[in-house]
Amino acid sequence: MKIATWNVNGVRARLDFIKLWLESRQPDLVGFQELKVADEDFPFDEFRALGFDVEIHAQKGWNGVAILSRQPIAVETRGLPGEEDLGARLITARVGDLSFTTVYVPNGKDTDHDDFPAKLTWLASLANHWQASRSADEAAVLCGDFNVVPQPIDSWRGSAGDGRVFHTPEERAGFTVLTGLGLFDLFREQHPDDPSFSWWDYRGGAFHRGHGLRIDFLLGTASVRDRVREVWIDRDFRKKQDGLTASDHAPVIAELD
DNA sequence: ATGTCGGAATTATTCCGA
Repeated sequence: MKIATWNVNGVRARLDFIKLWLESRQPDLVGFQELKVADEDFPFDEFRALGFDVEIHAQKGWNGVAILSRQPIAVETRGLPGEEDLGARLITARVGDLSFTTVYVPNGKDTDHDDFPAKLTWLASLANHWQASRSADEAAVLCGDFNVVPQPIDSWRGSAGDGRVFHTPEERAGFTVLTGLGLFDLFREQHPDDPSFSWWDYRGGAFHRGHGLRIDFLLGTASVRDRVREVWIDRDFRKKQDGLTASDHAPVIAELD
């Protein structure tokens, strides 16, 4: 089966582009972030018409996460417990034999902004919630936009980026707590030395200049990691398609046995 | 050039967040 994560940057503005991607890549199970739509305005029928079950946790204007699946979705949790004030950023469901969670981690804005410590707290809450609700021996995926650059190789700035927002020791430590709970970064497991990115700023021609970051991850427990056949970042879908504007994030896809 | 997007608030223009 093919699983994926993708920050779509507005599900309504991106709808035709997303459909092109679904038709082209034929994923089985997908986490979307940044829906930017109220629950009642989400285009459920558009995805159902393509053969997907779909469940969301959303809010008007920004944030919002969704799960699309060819198999039925049984939602377990909407919202990160205790962190609801920071917006609609987590949804967990059971899909077949898999526990599937997708998250949109707060951006943090800058290291001296009030949102920055809130981001660190949110990450710590996510780790606590994961530890309390999952076991390391189950088949579980935690995917999404983490807004953290785990290592210098994941930034176009390399180690020169260390200390900037997304690249701080505190954010990296928050991410390391998650991987310490038995979650493996599936792309990095498969490609230890690949300096690929998943996000490029719309501004300043960042994509064409190679100014990107790898901040979107498919994390999986050991049993998921052992099923991985291939993982890739779908860079082509960061480009315009049929005149349609892309998200500023590329999808990340894994093929599982 | 902090140079682009998407959405909200408000009525085509400005703001906010990313």
